[in-house]
Amino acid sequence: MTTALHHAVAAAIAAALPPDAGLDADAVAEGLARPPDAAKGDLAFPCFKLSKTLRKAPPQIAADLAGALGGVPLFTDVQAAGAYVNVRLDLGRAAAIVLPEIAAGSPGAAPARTERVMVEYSQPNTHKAFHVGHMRNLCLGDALVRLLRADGYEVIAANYLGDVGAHIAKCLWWYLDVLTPEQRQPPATARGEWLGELYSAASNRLDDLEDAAKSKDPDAVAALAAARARTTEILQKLEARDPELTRIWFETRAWSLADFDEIYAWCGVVFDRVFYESEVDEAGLALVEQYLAKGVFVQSEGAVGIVNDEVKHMPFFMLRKRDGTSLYATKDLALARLKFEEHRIDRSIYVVDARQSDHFRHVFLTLAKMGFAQAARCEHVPYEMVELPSGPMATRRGNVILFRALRERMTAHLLEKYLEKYRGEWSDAEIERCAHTLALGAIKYGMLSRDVNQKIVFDLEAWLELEGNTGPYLQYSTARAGSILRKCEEAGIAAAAVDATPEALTALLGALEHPEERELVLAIDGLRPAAAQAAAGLRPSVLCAYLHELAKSNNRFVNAKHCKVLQSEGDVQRARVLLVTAAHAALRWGLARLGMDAPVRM
RNA sequence: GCGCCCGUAGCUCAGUUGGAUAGAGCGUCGGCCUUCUAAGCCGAAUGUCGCAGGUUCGAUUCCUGCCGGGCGCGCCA
Repeated sequence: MTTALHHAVAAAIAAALPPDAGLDADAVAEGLARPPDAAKGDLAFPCFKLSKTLRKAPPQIAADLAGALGGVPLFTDVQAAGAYVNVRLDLGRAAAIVLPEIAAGSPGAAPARTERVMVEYSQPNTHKAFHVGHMRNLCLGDALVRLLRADGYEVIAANYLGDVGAHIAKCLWWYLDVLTPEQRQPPATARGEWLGELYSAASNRLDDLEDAAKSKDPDAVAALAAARARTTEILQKLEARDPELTRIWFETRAWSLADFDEIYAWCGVVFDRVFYESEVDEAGLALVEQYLAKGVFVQSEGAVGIVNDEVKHMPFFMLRKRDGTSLYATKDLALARLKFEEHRIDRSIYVVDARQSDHFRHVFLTLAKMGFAQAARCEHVPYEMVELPSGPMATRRGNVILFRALRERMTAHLLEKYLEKYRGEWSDAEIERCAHTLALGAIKYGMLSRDVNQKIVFDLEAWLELEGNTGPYLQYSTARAGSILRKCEEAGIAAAAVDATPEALTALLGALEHPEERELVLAIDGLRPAAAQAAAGLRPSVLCAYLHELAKSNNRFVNAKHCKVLQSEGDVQRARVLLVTAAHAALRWGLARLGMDAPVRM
């Protein structure tokens, strides 16, 4: 991914290279880098790779090249330094290339693509609580959807709800057998969370009974057997679509779905298609039957599976239990087929934590052996877990922060520490909206800024500090730039016209001269490449790191006493307004790819 | 035991086609609010890049073997 600026620089360098160098402008552009120290120049071209074709030492090539670049208008200075050629850009010309596009709202054109991609993420279980651990997946999947769309793909955002299985049976066991009819009345709000408490209670009770039964306590052994018999009965009735249990299942499931809808709305996440496990379990078993008959799947100890020798440490992949019921894996096969057939997708992405890497390797190998060509374009995006300072999240130990508590504690803290001072000056609605935007930004950036293969320790207190490399820092930087633009508008100060001729724009932007202005122009130029790299690698953290750099450049410019916009005049002022417009747009565009917004003021 | 991931400043982490003196945030110390929001800006200090080999003109980056930590390993999801 190269930018218009890099291409212009590379074209000049390529033209100055000896004909036998064998590098065209695109190849040169790929090699361009930032010098380690801004004092050396704006861009650097390393000459190591030319030493073979030119049969000269890299420093000699660099010296020759620097000499040949004397008359290029885009460069105000060219220096050979060891194997590198460092160029200083004419800031007016560079800014005229970089700023207009992004100031107009888009950081260059996305690649033209025809592929249709599905990103499956979130996948919460109904009848269970939604907590901070689920937020990493949600933030990651949503950011990938946005990044891939920005990178030219047609993307279908898909959710896959776990609405069948043992956890439902445990929850309904508690609901039906343990709760009294009066207790069975759900609260007015957060009914899904309430169901989660029931599930949790049931799960804890079963664990306790299991522990007690190990010590051969006859009462415990009997109680455990009874509880297991009952949950099994519920599960079997559910699978047999028993009318009464199905009605209860449907009613309670709706409570969880209502909670999820509220969570997604608060997070600004929209799904194009929601799959349910309940719509693929039967189809999965039918597939197992079909491919068992074909000899692709085999029987083993009464169960059915497939032998994938490619996975040496665990070749057998079970697809049907001995009792004939389905597994997660069974449903994944039917779900994959549904995705292929219903949406004609070319590429299928699964955002699921890293513990399931082996599982998805098996799923994709199995799909390939079943004859699905799309299996080659199925990708698992693994990520590491979220923990709390007190250790891994465990419902049983009460070591968990539920979504609602997370939201309430963050907004309350933001109001108390930062926003209450605006009470009266701003409307209550704006203060509330601002708290929402900042809390969401803090969570999303926190979940996305770390590489997917790093564990995250979610320390609510630390995340609420909102200092340093955080979402609110980026939002603050954006709000500062926006504030300048607002004041310019109020004062009737206009930016340099982005549709002026390149010559006029170059001349006007030549008024930019300070290091802070130069640094900001160069930083803005990095937006599209950073977004493209994040999309290509399915790694939003790449864009996070870039945006943090951009925000720092923006803050240095805004903070510099000699770069004030309102105190300047004439061409300098018009050039600076365009620069701020572009920086503001770049920050907003980048944040939007992460699913983040910035408040107008904060 | 086998497989995957991690190991870089006191702490948390960037550093992906191998390239200049290894960077950032937090914390510590010291500056900057009569000039566009101090949730900010500037400066200082801090490294056997887990260890040992190998490939290379050049390795934090690639390969091999160790050490330390996390996770996974047929009837859960």
